[in-house]
Amino acid sequence: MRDGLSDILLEWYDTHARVMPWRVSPQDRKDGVLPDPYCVWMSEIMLQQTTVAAVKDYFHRFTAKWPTVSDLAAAEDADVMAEWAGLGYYARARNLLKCARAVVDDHGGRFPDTREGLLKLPGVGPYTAGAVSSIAFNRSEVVVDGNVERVMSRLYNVETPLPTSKPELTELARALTPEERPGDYAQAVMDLGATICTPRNPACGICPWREPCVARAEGTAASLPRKLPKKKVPTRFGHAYVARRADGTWLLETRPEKGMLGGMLGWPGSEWSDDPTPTPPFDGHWTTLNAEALHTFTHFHLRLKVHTAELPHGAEPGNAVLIGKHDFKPSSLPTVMRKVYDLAAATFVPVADDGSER
DNA sequence: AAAACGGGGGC
DNA sequence: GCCCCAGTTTT
Repeated sequence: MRDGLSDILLEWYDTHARVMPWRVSPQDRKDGVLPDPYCVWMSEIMLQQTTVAAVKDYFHRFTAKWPTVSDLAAAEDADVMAEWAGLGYYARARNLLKCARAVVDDHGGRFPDTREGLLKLPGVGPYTAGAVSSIAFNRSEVVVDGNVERVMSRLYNVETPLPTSKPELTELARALTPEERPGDYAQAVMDLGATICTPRNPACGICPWREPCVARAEGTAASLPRKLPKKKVPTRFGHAYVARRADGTWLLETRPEKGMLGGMLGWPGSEWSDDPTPTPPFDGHWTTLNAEALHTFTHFHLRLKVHTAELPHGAEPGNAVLIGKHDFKPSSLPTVMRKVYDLAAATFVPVADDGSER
């Protein structure tokens, strides 16, 4: 038996691998079983900037609704965006569809099996190309996500702050990537980072790499990786307009492809800025709520004033998306728009199934 | 090289 | 509540 660093980690992974819906167990992998590249790709796109816990239900819903890449390629854009609602970074969902259609149209419905081929696909960058090629196709490719950056910076006690240290960490990770079991190895390093070598309070005492780890010897593990200071986020303001017809139909709009929440359903509203101009979607009797919808994005806080009105028949603006009482699902809205809905909905009189107010 | 781009979880 | 976390694309 060899005892290189990667072998130590693989031995740990054999007994500690996390079970995930898109994964094949180390035992099954040794029997030659490989996961469905479509499922690996889907999970890796969802896992970008997102935790496993948040992804699980979305993964189940997507693969149940669209079991193959061909099914997804044939889906309606609006259905995919609605299903993605709440998961965030909506450009991922737009690229997910683009990518599925590229795989069907340009690759005969099969994912490219090399890093280079995968890198050409929409929404697939260095991390995802490495992950899919190694996990789904058992190719020895370096896989560097935030977990791997943290593990490498500690294992080798890299004190240069991120993102400056990224190339160095990638080289260190590449040097460790084995020819044997590269898919299990990639998942093992990420599992190590997610469960043992955590950002705070790393469990060095039970780490399979505790002996070779330089940061553990130096006592610097918890302080690594260093990061350049981040600037604090400004607050922006805006207005959202929630209107409902007497029969319970809601007035929404599809947001432009570019920009925040691109392609998602939302309430009509103003620009988000320091001092936005209120711009109701139609002239009517608007009521301004006392409460604001508060939401924080990556780079700014948002405070939305919520206005409500009854929507007269025939008053719909040109870009309106009208959704009937039974078809409207708050879960198909991005989170900030769902917060607006939660505030506004309480002020509307319930509508009976026959359309009469009660 | 830097900014844009969401949401969830830990403390 | 405040802080932290994390890939790809666009500028």
